[in-house]
Amino acid sequence: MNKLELKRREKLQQIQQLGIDPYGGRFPDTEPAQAVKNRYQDQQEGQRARCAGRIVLLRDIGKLIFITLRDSSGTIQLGLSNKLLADQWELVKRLELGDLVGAEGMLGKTKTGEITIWVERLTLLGKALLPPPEKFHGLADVDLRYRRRYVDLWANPEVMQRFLTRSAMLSSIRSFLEERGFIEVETPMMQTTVGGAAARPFITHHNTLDIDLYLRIAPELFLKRLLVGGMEKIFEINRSFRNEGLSTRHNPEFTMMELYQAYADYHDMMDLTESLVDFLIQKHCSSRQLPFGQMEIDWSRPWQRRRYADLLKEYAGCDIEDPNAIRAKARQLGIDETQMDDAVVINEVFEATVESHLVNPTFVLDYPAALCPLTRPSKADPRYAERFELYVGTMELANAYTELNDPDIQEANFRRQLKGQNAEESMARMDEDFIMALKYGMPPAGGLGIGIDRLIMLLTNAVSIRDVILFPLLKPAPAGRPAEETENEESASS
RNA sequence: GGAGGCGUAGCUCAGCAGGUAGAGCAACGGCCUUUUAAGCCGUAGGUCCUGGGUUCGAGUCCCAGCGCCUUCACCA
Repeated sequence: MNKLELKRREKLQQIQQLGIDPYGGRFPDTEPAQAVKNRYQDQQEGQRARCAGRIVLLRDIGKLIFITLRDSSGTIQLGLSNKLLADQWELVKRLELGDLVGAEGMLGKTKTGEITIWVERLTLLGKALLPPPEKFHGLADVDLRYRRRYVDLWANPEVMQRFLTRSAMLSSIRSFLEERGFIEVETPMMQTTVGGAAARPFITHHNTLDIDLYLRIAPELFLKRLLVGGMEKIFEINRSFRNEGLSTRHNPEFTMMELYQAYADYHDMMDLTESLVDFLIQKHCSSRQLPFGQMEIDWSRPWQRRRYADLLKEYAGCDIEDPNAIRAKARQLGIDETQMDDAVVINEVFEATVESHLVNPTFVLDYPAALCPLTRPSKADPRYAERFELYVGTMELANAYTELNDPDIQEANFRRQLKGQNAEESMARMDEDFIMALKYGMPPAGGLGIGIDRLIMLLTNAVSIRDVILFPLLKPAPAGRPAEETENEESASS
């Protein structure tokens, strides 16, 4: 336990000796700090206020103490004078940065015009035993910010703001979809077979049944079963899990919004995606021109719709129907294409040459059918699948299909493995029950998945996915670093 | 896994021509009833990530390891 904590524990004891519970209790009828400031009007008598929050600044002038109190809405100044609080002065003098307090009193302004609650009654609601980070710079150590997000959130208001925006956007997504007749459903996160995406799953074990289960990599195959069941417009805001590397754009658990609409196709999904995102921008962003790291993204509608083959031609310089040219390009890019199917090579070349150019929102459409085992092939040219991916800021943001509803083709696709993709990397994994569901008849449908974390990144200018996930996955804290936590664990278990 | 950067007080950061460690905030003692990152006087605080090496002497140079960030690989 460090020295600063010991000092604070001394104060804790002193406060307890005054007969005060340092951890407070119910403190009803408070008002957000920001609301108090907004409603305050000069020259009106008798205005009172009651707030609760954390002490983030404290200026002790002797018989007068000014406190900046922060709650989730903002900050407000408390004025504590030893005249008004004579009977509580022993407590007041022991307040320190980080403590949680409730306060009630008359509203007024100081000489300098700061709206201030002149406190008549102060309640300690939670003693802070650990010192807060530096008051001006906040918490800057990236590792500590993620590990102790609970500190990051109140020490760095812009962090709080970003997560509030995330919540507001999630809420807007729901209302947008519900207004259009979509209903929200929940499907299993623990699955006996995985499917719907190409990724390695996490494996866990159910003791009573004595079977291994997989954490879902996508909800797709269950949501389509609901189409068979007669639900026509559904969505799931889902946490999915992929046992892959971590990066600024990948967290092993991430949030996706998947939706399905019966009797629609991927063109409907494009329109829906564009409307939904534009709705969010109008509601939550200042402009349709938004910075993202070094980039400037123009979200103005309509968004570009480009064929996969055309982009490949433009940026890789080769014709999608000329396998030799594409293989030559692949070799030039340093890709070992000898053991790969044509479609896999095409995909490798596309990713290496095209993606980094897609800054403004761009629908990439009509993927090689071989890459899309869950997608309906185009009627006009079955070599291509009715699929699009939406790229923004060089990231894949959304993925959508006209869903394949022919059980025989689906079964054949599940059995076909492409060379150059091992079973783990493939979307084609047999799911007998899903085939059975299709045999009962699934309506033609459009399906869409949007990476919510990445969407929030783009709309709040966060270049790392860890900045939009409250508790991103981290290695366990190295032993010895947070000494106080090790001790807490010991005392908690005893 | 490869490459680059970083690791110094509770926090934010200085320190490099190699000579045994500094500031601000926080803390502690004092003064102060209108402060705004309050101010003033004073005090205390360090395994300079860890382990080796070079050197009379290492926070500083070298090697190895650990952790974090970025990037590449991987990953729709």
